[in-house]
Amino acid sequence: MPERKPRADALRNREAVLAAADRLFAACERPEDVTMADIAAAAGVGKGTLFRGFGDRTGLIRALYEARLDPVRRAIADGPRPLGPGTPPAERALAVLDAVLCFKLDHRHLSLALEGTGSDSPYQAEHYDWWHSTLREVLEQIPGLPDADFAAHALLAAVRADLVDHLAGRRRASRESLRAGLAAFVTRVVGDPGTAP
Amino acid sequence: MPERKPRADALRNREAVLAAADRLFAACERPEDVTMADIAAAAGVGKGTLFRGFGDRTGLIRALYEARLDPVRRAIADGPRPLGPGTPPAERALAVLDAVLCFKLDHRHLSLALEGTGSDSPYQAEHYDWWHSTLREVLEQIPGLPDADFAAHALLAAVRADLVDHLAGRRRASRESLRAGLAAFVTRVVGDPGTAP
DNA sequence: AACCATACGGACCGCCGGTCCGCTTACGCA
DNA sequence: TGCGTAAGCGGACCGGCGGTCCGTATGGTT
Repeated sequence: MPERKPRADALRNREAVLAAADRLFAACERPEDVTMADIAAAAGVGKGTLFRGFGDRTGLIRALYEARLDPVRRAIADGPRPLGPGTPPAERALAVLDAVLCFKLDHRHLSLALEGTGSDSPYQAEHYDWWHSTLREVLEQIPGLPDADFAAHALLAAVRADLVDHLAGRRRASRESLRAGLAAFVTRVVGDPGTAP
Repeated sequence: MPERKPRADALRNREAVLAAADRLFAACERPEDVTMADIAAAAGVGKGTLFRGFGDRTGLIRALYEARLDPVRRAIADGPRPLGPGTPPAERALAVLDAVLCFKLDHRHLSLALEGTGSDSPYQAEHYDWWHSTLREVLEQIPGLPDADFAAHALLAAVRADLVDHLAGRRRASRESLRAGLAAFVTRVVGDPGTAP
């Protein structure tokens, strides 16, 4: 059982790095012009520390992203209505996608950094599988919806970071108009939650 | 009217570069390990020629992509049924998205290269605007479909290159199963083209 | 043939992700 | 509290890439 506990300074540095990266990504215009050296400098550590702690650039971004996203995931896995289980499927699908949209609006640059990593990235991060299968299971409970697997992929694609960024940033769509547009679209697919199932 | 015609060797080289790039992207595993130097070498020209002719990496990929995609665009802009105008909207929306899906299946690596360019890329290439407004206009003719603007974005997102690549490549979905899944999903949104409007 | 604008090509540059290794420091133990 | 040691640190360094530059070659024109 080689479960050695890390040294205190290592832990402190890890937090400092995550905090610095968060700050820099939030402040920058395009995620690729915050470099690893920038993050190291802002955190007051050496570059070696970054790479030892996170492996590579992708690892760092992914760690940061998942840390920030964790509350949402928990709320979906076992939280109260409308996100948690025990919610009627159409309503829950809508709530989940709305939550993802809001998260990406609130963490635009970070999400952009993650999904813009490598070339075919978002789909090979293991967390995507979680989102996909979670949503698929919800959709499967909706009678008459064919091919829940593909539908889950397609609906998740509608809230991808770069699309959200394009609409909210470049095209200046308001948060509420985006949420309304998404809600209308999702409703079209899953049926109206207001109507009795 | 400064419309000077280019030299003959310049034209030959331009074609050689496009052909070489096409070949290399089709053969490679991940688009980012085709370098500009590789393309220049394969085309038998110097790197300077590449950058003079296309500006930068994105410009080259974009030129290649648009050249290959042009037939599809023409067929949509003024072709016969079911792609061209004069097709009932629900049927046409389905046909357009199916055509895009097939194109991306047939040019996986090239599409991946284009959409993986920069970080928030596909939405700032001017050709995206064409696709979006074309599809939006079709959707607007479907009665009862709210927010055609957002719906057009969302439907286009369902056929993004990296998603298609993920499903067809990593997850080994067959061409026909993908087309069926997309058709079912689109039908859910636009209504069944088989039913009278 | 002679002239020149156009285009060629590859040496060169700056930057960035990632590595390496000599030095520092926190921690367990007595 | 002092000591030995391994875990951790950090920044000089590296390889490779996109992009530039400029001396040279070449197709077009008269």
